[in-house]
Amino acid sequence: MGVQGESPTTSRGVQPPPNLGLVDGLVQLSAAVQAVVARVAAGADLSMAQARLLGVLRDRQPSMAQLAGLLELDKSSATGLIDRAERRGLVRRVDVPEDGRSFRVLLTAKGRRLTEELADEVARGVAALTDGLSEADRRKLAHLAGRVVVHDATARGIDLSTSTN
Amino acid sequence: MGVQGESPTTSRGVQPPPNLGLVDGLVQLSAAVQAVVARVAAGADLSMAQARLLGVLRDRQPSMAQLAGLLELDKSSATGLIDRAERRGLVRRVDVPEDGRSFRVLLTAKGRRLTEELADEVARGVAALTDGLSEADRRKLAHLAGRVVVHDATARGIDLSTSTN
DNA sequence: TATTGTTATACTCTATAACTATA
DNA sequence: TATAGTTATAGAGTATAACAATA
Repeated sequence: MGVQGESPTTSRGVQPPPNLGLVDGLVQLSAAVQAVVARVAAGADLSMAQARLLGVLRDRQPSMAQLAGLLELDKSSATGLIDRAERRGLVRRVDVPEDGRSFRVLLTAKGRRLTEELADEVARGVAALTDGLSEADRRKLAHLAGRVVVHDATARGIDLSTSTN
Repeated sequence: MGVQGESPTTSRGVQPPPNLGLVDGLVQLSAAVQAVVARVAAGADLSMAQARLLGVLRDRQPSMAQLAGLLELDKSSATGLIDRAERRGLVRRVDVPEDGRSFRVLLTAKGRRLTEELADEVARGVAALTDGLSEADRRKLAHLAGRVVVHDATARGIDLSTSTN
């Protein structure tokens, strides 16, 4: 819900609207950012799932189980995702000597090139969203977004300082 | 990309970082909002696609073609989506007298109840994201998000005042 | 026995192409 | 002919359950 242009809190008319503009604004802002990512991914003929995978592998070489955790997928879903990415030459499975059952997933050179390209495009696209803001407002928005993200991460017990595991 | 907790612009070290914090902040904020929606949808045993459908139908009774346009799907994809939603008793196809080929899609009573429930939960969840902010900061964030959304909509030629068509 | 990862299976979601019915 | 919608088909993405190999 609220992923298109609709307004999840509109037209309820219950109380003195508490954070009506806030919720709508955040939902629609989120949709706009997602749209940028989706467009960039589609431009490289990638699904959102594959794009997310590349993003996660940008600074990690996780095991399948860790990868599934990072993407919040079942391990069997991760198997399929990696199979398809491997077929496209974007990632590799590399044996880990310590454990004969496990291996690490990492980007190939081709995968890394593509990942950096996409990251650049996403950065440009997202930055372009704020074209209409003054530099001061952009700073303010960055600050507020950062605080929300940190607060949320803390609230759900995620340590942000440990992103490169 | 950037849909998880990663940082699409981190560790490039090219220039005096322009909007590094801004882009990362927005991408991660977007991910947090999407996660709220996804959690709420999953709680009602709905896919994101079905949740988006309900959101779009909240204040519209579009034709299939219009619906496909709103969801940015192929018309055949819309057919399947509506088929499944109809099977679950959430939406109905209603003949339009003026054109024997066409009809309108609308929420059933059950679908509307569920939609309003989900909208409430999403609103609460998204509002909770900003728990850590002062009231003044929440207002500021709402204002900035709104400006970005309007600017983006304008940039891609969308009229925001016509959401209830 | 427990863990790591894959396979088998079944759905949902999506697009392309071909089709039907109506305009 | 053109438009509205469906059907046929194919592939990606996802989950559950059962499995094999290793620890």
